[in-house]
Amino acid sequence: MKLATWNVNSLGVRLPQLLDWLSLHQPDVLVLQETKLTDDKFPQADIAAAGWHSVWHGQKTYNGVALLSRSPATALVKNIPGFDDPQARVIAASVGDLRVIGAYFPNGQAPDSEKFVYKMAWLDALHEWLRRELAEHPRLVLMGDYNIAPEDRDVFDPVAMAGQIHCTDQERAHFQALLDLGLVDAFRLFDQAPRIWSWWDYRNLAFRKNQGLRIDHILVSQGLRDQVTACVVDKPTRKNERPSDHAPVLVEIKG
DNA sequence: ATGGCCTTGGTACAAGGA
Repeated sequence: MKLATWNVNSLGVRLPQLLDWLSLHQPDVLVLQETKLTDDKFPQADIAAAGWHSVWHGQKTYNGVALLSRSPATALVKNIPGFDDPQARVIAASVGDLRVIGAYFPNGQAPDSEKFVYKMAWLDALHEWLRRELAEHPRLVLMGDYNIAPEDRDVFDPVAMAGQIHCTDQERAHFQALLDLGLVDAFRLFDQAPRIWSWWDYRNLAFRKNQGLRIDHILVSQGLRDQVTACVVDKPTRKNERPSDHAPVLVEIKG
């Protein structure tokens, strides 16, 4: 099973790149973030013609998530149950014997902002929900754009970024709290070269200089840990014409 | 360097992203 996550930064703009990517990588499951489409605009027909089922949860202009799968998704959940949220950030479903959660974590803007307060409340709600989901679904994958760089080695300039958004102790404590539930960062199950990122700013020639952050993650439950055979960032896709600022992240799970 | 880019909405430029 090949699963992947990709923040496409507008599916309206990136649909041709998505269809190319599906054809090239043939994932069993792909979750998307920042589709930026209302539900009536979701390109279900194009994706179905390419050979994937899809479920989606969108809104106008901002946010928006989707889950594409080779076999149909069931037991669909949109957003965090019990957390009243006008922002479309979460989609969860069962695909085969896997529980898959795709999430677009809040950015948070700056540690002293109202948006950071929202990010913290959202992370609290996610944590409590995940505790329940894991009890119900031992084979679970949580993947998406976390907007958190878990460690200094996930940041191109950790000195300059110290205490800044994505790198605060509070955000990192929330990431650790997810690990403490029994989730494992699939990327760190393997030897990885240094300076691998999943996002590069459009500005500053950041991609050319490889100045980025690793903020897109795939966490797997303990029940899946021993079946994970690979986890990589698809950097070449960030070089394509008219790219998203994020690269996809992929995981391979045995069986 | 308090920035540089890209996207949306809407048709000028502000807001959001990270």
